[in-house]
Amino acid sequence: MKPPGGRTPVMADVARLAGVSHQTVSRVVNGHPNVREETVLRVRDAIEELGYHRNSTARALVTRRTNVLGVIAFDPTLFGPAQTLAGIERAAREAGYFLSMVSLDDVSPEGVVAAADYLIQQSVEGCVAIAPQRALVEALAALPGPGPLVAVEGGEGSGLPVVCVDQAQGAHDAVRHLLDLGHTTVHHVEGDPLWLESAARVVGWRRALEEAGAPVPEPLQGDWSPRSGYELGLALVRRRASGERVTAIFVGNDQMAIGVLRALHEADLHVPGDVSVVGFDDIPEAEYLTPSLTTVHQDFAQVGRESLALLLAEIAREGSADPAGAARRVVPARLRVRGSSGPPPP
Amino acid sequence: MKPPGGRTPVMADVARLAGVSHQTVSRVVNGHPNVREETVLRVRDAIEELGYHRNSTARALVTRRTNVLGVIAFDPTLFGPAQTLAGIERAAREAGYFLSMVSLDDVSPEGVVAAADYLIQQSVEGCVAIAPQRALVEALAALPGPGPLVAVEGGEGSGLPVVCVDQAQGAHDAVRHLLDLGHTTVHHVEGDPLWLESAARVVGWRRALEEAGAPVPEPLQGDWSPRSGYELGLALVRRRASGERVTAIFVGNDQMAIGVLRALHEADLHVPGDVSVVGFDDIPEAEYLTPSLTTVHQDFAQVGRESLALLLAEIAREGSADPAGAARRVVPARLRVRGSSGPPPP
DNA sequence: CTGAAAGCGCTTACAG
DNA sequence: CTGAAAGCGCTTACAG
Repeated sequence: MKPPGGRTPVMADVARLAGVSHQTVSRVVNGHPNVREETVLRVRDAIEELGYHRNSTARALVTRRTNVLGVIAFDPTLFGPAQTLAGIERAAREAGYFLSMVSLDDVSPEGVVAAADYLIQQSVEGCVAIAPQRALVEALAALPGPGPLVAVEGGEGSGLPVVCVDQAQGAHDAVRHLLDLGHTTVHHVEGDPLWLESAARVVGWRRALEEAGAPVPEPLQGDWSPRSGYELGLALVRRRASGERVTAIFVGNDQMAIGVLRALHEADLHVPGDVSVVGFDDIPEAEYLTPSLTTVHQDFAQVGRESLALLLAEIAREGSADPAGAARRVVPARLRVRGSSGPPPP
Repeated sequence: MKPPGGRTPVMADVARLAGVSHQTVSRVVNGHPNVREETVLRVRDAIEELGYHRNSTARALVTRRTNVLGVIAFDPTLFGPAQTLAGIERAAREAGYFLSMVSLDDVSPEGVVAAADYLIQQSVEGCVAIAPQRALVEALAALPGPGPLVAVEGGEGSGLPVVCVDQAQGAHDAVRHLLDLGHTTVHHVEGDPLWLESAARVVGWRRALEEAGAPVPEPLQGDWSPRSGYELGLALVRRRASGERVTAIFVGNDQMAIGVLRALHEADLHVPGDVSVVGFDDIPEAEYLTPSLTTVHQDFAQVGRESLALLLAEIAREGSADPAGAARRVVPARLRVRGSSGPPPP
C-alpha cells in the first residue's frame, strides 16, 4: 500500500493510513509521551507498511539542527589521517550524528576557505579538522567558521580546541630508550618540517638529548615518504663513512624508517648490530619488517573519540554563557620495543 | 551590518538590504538570467556584507535534491579502502556533491541495513559501497536501497553496477612474470577468502598456471595481515624443508608479503636467490623494502573517479525510460617489477 | 491524549 | 526584469 503515484511516503500518508493527524505521527516518530498505546501501535504499523522514513531535510529546516558534523582532512590517503578519520566516523555515528567529509588538496588559505564554505553550505553543526600543518591551523582559526571547530594535531597557540597525541613524549621515550641502551647520541630523520607533528617530535628528541647531556646533531628533514627516508639514510651512511659516529637513528615515521633500513642494508650495516633504528606510528607491518621495527604507537581511535567528545562539548557550550578557553586533550604515545634497537657496537 | 538579533542571515535579510524581493536574491544566487546587471551587483554586495550563505536544507526541501551522496566503507583503516574512499571524496567534490560517509563494523545483513538506513535518513541521492565481500554485496543488492547504488569491487552476478580493478589480470600478470623467469610453478598465499578481491586473484593465479601447464599447488588462506603472511610463510618454509620445491610465491597483498619475506629471512632463504616473492597493491613502502618488492599496482584514484561517474550516470538514468543493465567498469592493474623476483635457483 | 495553525528558508510557477 | 503566492515536509506552541 504505497502512497498514490509511487511517491516516497510522507508523514501525511502515514497519518491517513493510521487514521490520525500528522502531528500524532510526529509524536510517535519522536518518541514523545502522551500518545495512547493503541495509537502508537497503529502508527507504527502504518510506518512499517509504507516503508516510511522521516525526511531529515524537513526536520532540519524547522529544528535548525542538521545533525551533520563535518570533517576536513588534509590528505586522507596517508596512514595517520586515514586512521583518525575512521575513528572520527565511528565516534560520530555512535553519537547519533551524520558525517560529511571534505579533503583538502593543499593548505592554501583559499583551499581552506573553500572547504569551510563547503561545510557551511551543508549547515554542519560543527566540525573537526585533521590539521597537521601550521598554515592550515592558522587559516582555520581565522575563519568565520562553520560552527564550533576542533583541530586534531593542531599544535598550540591557535586558540582552537585541540586533540593530539603527545608527540614530544613519544619522541622523548624513543630517544631515552636508545640512550639507555648505551648510545652516546641519537640522530634524527624528521618528517615534513611543515607538519606540527614533525616539529613536536623534534622537540621531544632534542629535549631527551639535552636532558642526558648528549650532543644534538642537526636533524635531517624529510617529507614522510619512504623515498626521503632512503635518501637521508644514504646521507647518514656517508657521514658515518667520513668518521662521524652514527649508531642510533630516530626516524619521524615508520615509512621513512623503512627507507632508512634500506639505505643501511645497502651499505652493509647491520640493524641493530651497527646502527639502531626507531620509527614512529606503529604501522601494521612494523612488527614484521626485518628486523622488526621498534616504534612509537599512536592510538588513532582514541584521538577520534576524544575529538568528537570535545566537539560535542563545544557545541553544547555554544550559546550558553560558559567561558571559551581553548581545551586541549592529549593522548599518550606508547613506545613499542622490537628488534631494530639494541646496544651500540663497542 | 548583521541581521538584527545576530541570527544567521537569510535570503530575506539580503533582499531587505539590497532593496529587492527575496525571489530576486534567489535568482542571483542561482545564476538565473533576466536580472538587471545593476540589481545583480547590489544583491552581491548585500550577500558579501552580510556573509550570507544559502541554506541548503531549505533548498533541498523544495528541490527534493539534497546534493548529498553516500559512501559505505567496510573497513576504512585498511589501505585499499582508504585510498578508494579518498578517490571517491575528491570525485564527488569535483562533481559538486557533498559526501556522507558511514563505515560498517561487520558485514552482517543487520549492519548493512543499519548503514543503509543511516544514509536513507539523510536522503542521499545515491551511494557507492566499498563492498569487498560477497555477503556484503548480497545484503546491499537485497536492499530497498538509498537510491542508485554502485558497488566498488562488488564482484559479478549481484545485478549491481560495479567498478573494480582487474584483479584476475593483475594476478595473472604477476604469475606469468614468475613463470617467464623460469619458475616451474608459483605458490599462492591468498588474502581473506571471504573477500571478492582475494577470490579474483586466486582465479588469475590459477589460470596463469593452467595456461602454462604448470602444477597448481593448494593456495594458503590468510587474512591480509602481515601476521598471517608471516605464519603462512613459515608453513611454506616447512614444506620446502620437507622436499617440496617452492621457488616463487605470489602473495595476495603487500602487507602479507612483508610477513612472508620475514619468514623466509628467518629460515635463511634469500629473496630472490632462493625464493621469489610478488605482492599486490603497491603500497608506498613496497619500493623501499629490502629487497624492493615486485608487486601489482592498483589505481585507486581511478576507481574512485569511475565509481562516481557510474553513480552519476545511474542517478541520471533514474526515472528515465532507459534500460537498467548492470554496468561494469574495470580498471587495469599494472605489474611493477622490482628486486624481489628473479630466476629460480638451479 | 489529539488536532488545527503557523512557520522554518528556500524555489517554482504565475503575474505583471 | 521583478514581485506576490504557494508549498516542500516537518516541529512547535497552542487549543481543546
